[in-house]
Amino acid sequence: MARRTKEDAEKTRQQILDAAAAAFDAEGVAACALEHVARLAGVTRGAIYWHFKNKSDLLDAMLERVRLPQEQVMQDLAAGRITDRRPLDLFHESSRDALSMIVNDERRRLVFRIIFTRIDQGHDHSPLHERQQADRVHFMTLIRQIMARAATAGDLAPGWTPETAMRVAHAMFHGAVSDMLVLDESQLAGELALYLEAADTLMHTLGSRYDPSLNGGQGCLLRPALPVDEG
Amino acid sequence: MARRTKEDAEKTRQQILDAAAAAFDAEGVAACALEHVARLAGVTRGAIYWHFKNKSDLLDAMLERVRLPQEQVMQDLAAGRITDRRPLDLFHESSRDALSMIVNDERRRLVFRIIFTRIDQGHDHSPLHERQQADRVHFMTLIRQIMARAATAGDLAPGWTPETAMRVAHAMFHGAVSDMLVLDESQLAGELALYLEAADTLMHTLGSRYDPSLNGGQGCLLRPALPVDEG
DNA sequence: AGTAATATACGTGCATGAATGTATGTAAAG
DNA sequence: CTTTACATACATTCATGCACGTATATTACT
Repeated sequence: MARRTKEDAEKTRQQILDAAAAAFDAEGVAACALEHVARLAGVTRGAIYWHFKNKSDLLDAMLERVRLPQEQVMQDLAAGRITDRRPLDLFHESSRDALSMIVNDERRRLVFRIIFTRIDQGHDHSPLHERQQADRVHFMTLIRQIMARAATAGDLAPGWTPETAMRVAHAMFHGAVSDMLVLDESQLAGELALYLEAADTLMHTLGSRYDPSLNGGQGCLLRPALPVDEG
Repeated sequence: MARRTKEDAEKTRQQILDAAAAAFDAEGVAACALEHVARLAGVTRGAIYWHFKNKSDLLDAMLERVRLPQEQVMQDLAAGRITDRRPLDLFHESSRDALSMIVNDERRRLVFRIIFTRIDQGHDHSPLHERQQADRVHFMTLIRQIMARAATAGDLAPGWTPETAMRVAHAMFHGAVSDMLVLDESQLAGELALYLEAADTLMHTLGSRYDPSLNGGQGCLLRPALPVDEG
């Protein structure tokens, strides 16, 4: 066929990426032939090999499209560049936003599902695996720093350390995402609501204050201000 | 070569399963040729095709070998067949055991890593995907029932419901496992200790009692009896 | 107990198909 | 006229599944 204008070329590139997301999600990355991606995108494999070096390169390009905007907020928060909000509150809010975004944005949901369950992560030292690993460590470090700031401000409930709080928060987030990614669309809204409620309760618990003056000098935890159903 | 005795045949079958676990883990299930599995097991592909129908059948047999013994305990606990222990305590203990077992038992660790990160889970209605999905729902239901029993016994901290407690506990467990599975052996012991500590704190928090008589009639949470580092 | 018959537990070789990567064709944009 | 943005055609690789070979364990029979 004929040569297209540069805008057309960019459009086909995006079409290929969208088609790849759908095809990889449906068939699994390894099992999915580039022929299928091409057919879904309405082009031939020639087009794919023009825009991308190979399947791995195509996958990388796909992953790059779905960075979460909350990353920047977390980064600022951990670095102490935000002082007008309580760390735990802002972290809580960002987590909620990120969770909702992953679930509600079709494109992100597809790509995250591919990352979590449709990739066959080759050997331990594949570049993709290395990057995922680095991202994970980086993210955990960020949360740890945020929790440390909360602790310094006296906002971390007694019994918790920045390390343990980070572990629970990170595992909770990771677990919620990977749980929801395997559901079909009809269940998503309901499950998201339940996970958000659970996250709310957890964050509220982490942020509970301890008042040493109460309870006759022994001190006690202030009761959470959440709606409590007392059976 | 010659025909072996039945015991020999069973031994080669196990060797094939072990080799498959190692090979699938190293190369990824889809990318790993049965030829590699055979070579690792010291046999040829012929032996594999004798014992198993195909790669998928081999994979299924591999997964069947690593059922966790804690499943039964959880089942009994949820069904109310255990009354001499507090539900939360026993759940906590079982979770700790399961986590340790997954991390410390080489065979289980390999297989779980394959499940979590080395499988390309085909399309949504592949039998394997269906089973994982069913297992997940079943496990969450179990935990929900356990939490409900804890709540009935008055052991669930205020603010928490069986549903939210289940979500956090399950996500925490799932997250911890998938986090640790990607680490190399030298880091495992340390990370496990940190996750266990986090789980302890979480469980202790979930089990904190609320005493309405304290705090001048307003009530308050009893302070956790954990070692608290007060900065 | 000895022997023949048969099922078992593999190894070997091959046909098939499928996916990849590349080389080449081509028509319009620049 | 050259480069771009693809389509087409082809060679290569490679895993799968099956057919078939084969030597021994097991069993049935005498």
